[in-house]
Amino acid sequence: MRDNDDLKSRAKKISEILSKVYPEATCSLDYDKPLELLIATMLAAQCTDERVNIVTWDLFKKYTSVYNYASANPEELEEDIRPTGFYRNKARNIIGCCKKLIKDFGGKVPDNMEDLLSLPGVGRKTANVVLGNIYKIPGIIVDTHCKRLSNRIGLTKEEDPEKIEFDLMGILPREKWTAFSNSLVYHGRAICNARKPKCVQCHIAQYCDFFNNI
DNA sequence: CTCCCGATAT
DNA sequence: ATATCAGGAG
Repeated sequence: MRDNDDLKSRAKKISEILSKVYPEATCSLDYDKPLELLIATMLAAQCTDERVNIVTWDLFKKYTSVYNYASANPEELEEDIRPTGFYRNKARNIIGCCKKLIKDFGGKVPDNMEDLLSLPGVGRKTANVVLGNIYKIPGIIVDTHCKRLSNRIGLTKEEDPEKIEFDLMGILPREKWTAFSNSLVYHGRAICNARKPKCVQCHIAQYCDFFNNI
């Protein structure tokens, strides 16, 4: 059984290594304003960032404001975002989200967790992406990579994303949260992928329960 | 726990 | 042909 100080020192070492291996690690969604990151992240639910970027390249030229999305024809928006999957839910959520942004938030993307979570289609992952990247408010972004890697590395035993989020917050200094989340995504894509992790090439294999228990 | 869905790896 | 990728809502 590992105690909390042991977890913290391991987390610190892993975080240091990953920040050196992926110094450029940042959100890989394409955007140049808050609304675009919010929409892109909503589309990224169960979809790779790469595919989202293909769709948003055209989408962001066609819909340039909350008003465009709020008054969009649902069927047309569905077609515009179709390749990202779950397109009916996502189109409905985007329209509902932008209507609420206009109605309750002056058309601006909220800068706090509670308001972001009140938006349809926005959960903690999406909220933390927006908070971290737009408002520089640290948060652990628990996507599928964060979940898989933090379990493999042994930083948490939890499966529930919210519990993982709070577990990691408890063992990493606040100023590392966003960068650490982003580096996990990079490492998850490049080395520690779901199907066949390349443990031989892994810089943190020495700290990894998954690798050491194979 | 179930539903939502297209794309790619195997 | 099928398994897996990748979050949120009810």
